[in-house]
Amino acid sequence: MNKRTEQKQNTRQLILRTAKACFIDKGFLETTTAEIASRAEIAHGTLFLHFKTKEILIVEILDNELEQVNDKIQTLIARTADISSALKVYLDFLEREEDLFSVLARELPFYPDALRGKILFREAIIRNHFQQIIKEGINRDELRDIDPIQAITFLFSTLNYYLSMRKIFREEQESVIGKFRDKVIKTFLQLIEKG
Amino acid sequence: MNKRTEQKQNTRQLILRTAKACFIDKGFLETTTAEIASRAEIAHGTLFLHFKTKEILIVEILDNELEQVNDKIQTLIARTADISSALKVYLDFLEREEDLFSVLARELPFYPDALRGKILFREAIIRNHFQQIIKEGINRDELRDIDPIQAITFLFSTLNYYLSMRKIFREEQESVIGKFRDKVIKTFLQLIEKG
DNA sequence: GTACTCAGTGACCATGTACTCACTAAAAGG
DNA sequence: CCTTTTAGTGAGTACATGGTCACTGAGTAC
Repeated sequence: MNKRTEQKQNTRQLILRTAKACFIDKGFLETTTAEIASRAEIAHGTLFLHFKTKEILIVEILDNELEQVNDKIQTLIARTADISSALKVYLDFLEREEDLFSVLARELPFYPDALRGKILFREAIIRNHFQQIIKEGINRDELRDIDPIQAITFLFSTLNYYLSMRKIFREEQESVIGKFRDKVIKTFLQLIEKG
Repeated sequence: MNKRTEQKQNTRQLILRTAKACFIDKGFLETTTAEIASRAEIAHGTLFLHFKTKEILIVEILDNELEQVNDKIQTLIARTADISSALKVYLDFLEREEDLFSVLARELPFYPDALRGKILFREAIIRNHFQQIIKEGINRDELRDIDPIQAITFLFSTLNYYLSMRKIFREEQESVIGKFRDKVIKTFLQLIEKG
């Protein structure tokens, strides 16, 4: 690769890194292209040389992120066959990626259909994994006879709620997921476990 | 009252009515002042004669709405001492006002602090009513020994989720709350009831 | 060494939107 | 009546923001 294309790749990566940082700070909707350019210390026009529109930039970043999410989910699915440990692994994951997921939780209803679809599709895979575990538990008569879909909706909605209201719930730089994880796990287990 | 002030009041009410309709259609954030003026068939400038800023207009409308919400809640609280009927009354209420509440569910994280605070305060009153009923149920040993706050958070988060994702979940002009009410009630009762 | 290529630049443009203000005309007042 | 007041008007302003384009200068090819 010659000097020129190498430099071009560097700039492209710089834009991606900087944009991701901006988006995590302020959300996709409220970050401006001028802001990204300024923070990356490049000209405003340079950004559009690499990404024709702001949306294309957002989609590329989210695709990258969701790809990594997908990998972690595969691990999660492979390793966890009981709810309790699956829950723990998933909440650990959410807590680590909380900066990004709280943005998604808030902004999801405002994204263009295609983008929202992608995000919901990833979520559906995780939901489905949990549902399967619960179904099997019910079949083995180890869990209560509840609707797995509804149970999972309760769980995911609650996590979504904490994430979207993050700025209200968390003090300082603490994690909302960390703050509520024990209570959420406990109540959710009460919902599905017998006795 | 003379002709002038009477006409002024009429215009003011016209703006309030029209703005409310616009906000319900497109949300507070995406409705423009020009749109409201055009739909009300008044000059753009007239709007600012009656409401100094868009935010003041929004706050006035939401205060009106929340006031009515408050009245209905008082009735709800007065009439319902058991969860099952309180739930039904509340979901009926949500279903009737779904147009407005789905906007609030989506946009809440983006409102200025004071406005969001007002909305959450009203919600807190309702949550608190439910929590009291559950606490009493637990004390009388009629309900399971769960954390009332967490149980209510599960319920409200789920309703919030359905409302904010309304455009995905509902087909045609049907109500999301109507669509999911039975399942939500059933699962919630399983969470809190014994057996 | 010379001509060509293209990443990068930043002033500029188009658009959208909240808000203003000089003006108009109808109503109020004496 | 004639003057004053004021609801209403709508062109205009200020600003934000996504996106463009003629130009520059370092790198590449010959």
